[in-house]
Amino acid sequence: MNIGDVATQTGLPAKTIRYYEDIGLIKPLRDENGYRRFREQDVHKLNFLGRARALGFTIEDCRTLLALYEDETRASADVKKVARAHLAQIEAKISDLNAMRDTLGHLIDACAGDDRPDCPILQDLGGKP
Amino acid sequence: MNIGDVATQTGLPAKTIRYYEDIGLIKPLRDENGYRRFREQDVHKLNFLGRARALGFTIEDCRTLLALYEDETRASADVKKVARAHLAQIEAKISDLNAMRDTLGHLIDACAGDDRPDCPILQDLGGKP
DNA sequence: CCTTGACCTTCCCGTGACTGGAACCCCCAT
DNA sequence: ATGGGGGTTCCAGTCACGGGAAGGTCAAGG
Repeated sequence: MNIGDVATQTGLPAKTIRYYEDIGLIKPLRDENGYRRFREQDVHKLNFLGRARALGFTIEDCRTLLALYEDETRASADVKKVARAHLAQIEAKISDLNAMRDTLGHLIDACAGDDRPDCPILQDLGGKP
Repeated sequence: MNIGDVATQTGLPAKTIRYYEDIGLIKPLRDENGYRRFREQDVHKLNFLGRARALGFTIEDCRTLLALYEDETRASADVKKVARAHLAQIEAKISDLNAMRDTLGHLIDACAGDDRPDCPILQDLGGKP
């Protein structure tokens, strides 16, 4: 399989697939003409990576998870640890964003949104006291 | 005031302040020795920027908001529009993150986290069916 | 007077995870 | 032979800074 087919199958852009090879996540073979040739295992790995990335894992986490995935002697505790650390990051970010949403929501509600210049949003940003 | 004092007062790193000058958000004066000299208005702008950034506005949004802030003839509707667009982005991101948190949370709950290799997290990433 | 140390300056590189584009090669159909 | 649709590499840009080098400036202490 060439990169275009793999891109279609996995839903990943060809650029991304090349990037994943660059950083050593996958190692497709090469045809005589220099084209990448992907085996089933490569496609499988790429699907794995796509799902892990969709869950927000960093590339380095993906590298770790992939290594665990291929290690038959892994302990599930190691996987869980990575996942829990990532979950904590997600929750931290959610809580940051919730705070922003609340503040911004209140300011927006308080703003008339008409053609006059008075604006509680700008007043707040300007340090209103 | 020199940059260090301004950094202390505003809570922004000196690097960030220089960056904001680079991209034209502020225009401090210069002393004969080449040092930046910050007026009250510069400090005020920096505080404005710090608060806007803390609410997650992009630098370009900040530029727009600052321009509106300084425009006495603005319409609050323009401010509200920028804020609402940003709020929508925040809410979209929150909803993405919530989805990730839910999925990841379920997987983590299902994972024994012991020294055995069986792991629902990896099974899911591997395309478990 | 000299030195020390805390400032300040500019400049360049690196971050994460790609994306866009240029310049070029390869293969098949018309 | 030509056109189009693959593929390849490499370079630059994204966003909002942060780290660090190399060097100028200033006030205080020996």
